[in-house]
Amino acid sequence: MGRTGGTRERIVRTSARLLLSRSYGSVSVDDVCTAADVRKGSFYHFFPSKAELAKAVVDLHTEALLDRLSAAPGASAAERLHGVADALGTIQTGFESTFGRVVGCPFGNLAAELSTVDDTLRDHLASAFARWEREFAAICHRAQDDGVLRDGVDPDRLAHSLLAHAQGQILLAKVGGHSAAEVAAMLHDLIDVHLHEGAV
Amino acid sequence: MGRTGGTRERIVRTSARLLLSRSYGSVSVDDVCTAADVRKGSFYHFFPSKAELAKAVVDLHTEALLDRLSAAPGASAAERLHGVADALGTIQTGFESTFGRVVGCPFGNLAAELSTVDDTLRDHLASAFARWEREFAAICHRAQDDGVLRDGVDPDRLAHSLLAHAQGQILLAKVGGHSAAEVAAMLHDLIDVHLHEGAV
DNA sequence: CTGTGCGTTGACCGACCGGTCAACTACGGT
DNA sequence: ACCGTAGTTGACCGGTCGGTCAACGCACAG
Repeated sequence: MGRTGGTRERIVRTSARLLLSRSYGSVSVDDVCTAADVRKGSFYHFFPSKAELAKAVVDLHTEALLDRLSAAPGASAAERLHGVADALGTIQTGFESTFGRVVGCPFGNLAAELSTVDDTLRDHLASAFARWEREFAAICHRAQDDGVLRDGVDPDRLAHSLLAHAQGQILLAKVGGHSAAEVAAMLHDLIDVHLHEGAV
Repeated sequence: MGRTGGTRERIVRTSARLLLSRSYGSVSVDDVCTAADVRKGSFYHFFPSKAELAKAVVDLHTEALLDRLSAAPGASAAERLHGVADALGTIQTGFESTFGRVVGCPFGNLAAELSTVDDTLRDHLASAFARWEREFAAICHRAQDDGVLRDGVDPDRLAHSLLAHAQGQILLAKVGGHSAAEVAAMLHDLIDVHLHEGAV
């Protein structure tokens, strides 16, 4: 079947890198083709449009993120909760060392730029976020079952908060030039205030 | 002095609207000129570049936001803290009714799209965010002085968290199609978990 | 050996992009 | 009455954008 030189994958991975280092609007199809050493006709053989490429990039990151989340260790639910913060921190640290600074969240960047512009892309991103959130929510529910959540804290809302907080912290780090480590620290703080004292 | 037909202001206000409803990359200078009924030469009489226009739009929103924050009522620091959430909620509700949905934060949208692309714009946005954060921090410190902050909660970090949370919640609402009211509710929740039980 | 179809190539396209410019208008100061 | 100047106008520009296309290479099935 789809076995040749792996051109499509090369395009997607190259695009992922370019989109992180700049933005959707400032990365042209020509840029992608040059960086991936692919001719434009080939590009349009695999992707009907630039927007579809963006969706493929979203899928790539989604897969990578979910893999990393499910691989996160932690015996107790509280540990797993902090493991989420660690996982996000690790990802951001990776981007930081690749690009020399925090460059934002691949999902958040595209969501901010394009969700008012392209409805199908917004849907795509919304379902990617929903998968994140479901993953988080499962852990939050386990935390509640373990009784480590403070009274009155709703696990579903906590999951949503965690996601929002991550997005916001990453965005602020990107614009303010803060480090990925600070982002992770703030996420750990957020988790801690939702847990009973002495939990973990 | 600068008294004519108020062309410059019309350009900025029109751009603010267009940028919110779409994105920087998808709004052309021609779009702005058409919507503002201004010829392109006039545009470039007032702005040396499209990027400078974006900065002017940022300044417009900054002024509006700071006005609204300082006008927020609330006798106690805890009330003022919730007043911040209300103010942000009100602004988002306004956008929601203007555009028919949550369209994101004017600062956050531009920050996500352009802070890896244009350094001067990133600086501009960073200092705008810094002003927000200072405003928030002042209120958080007052809250600490009043003893309503939970033990171990650092007011400066809380201010940063509040800002991040607002950005994240607004972004998620934009992509997920949630309402401004839900955003505000989540912000109130965040504030509450940082306050002693029974405060307010 | 030949047909079939995926992948590739490079030339090509019209639209639109951000930005420029010289000429013109209108008004306030003298 | 004159001038300087802020503002306005519309034509113009080179470059780049996303996207198209006909022709070609080439592996594999028959």
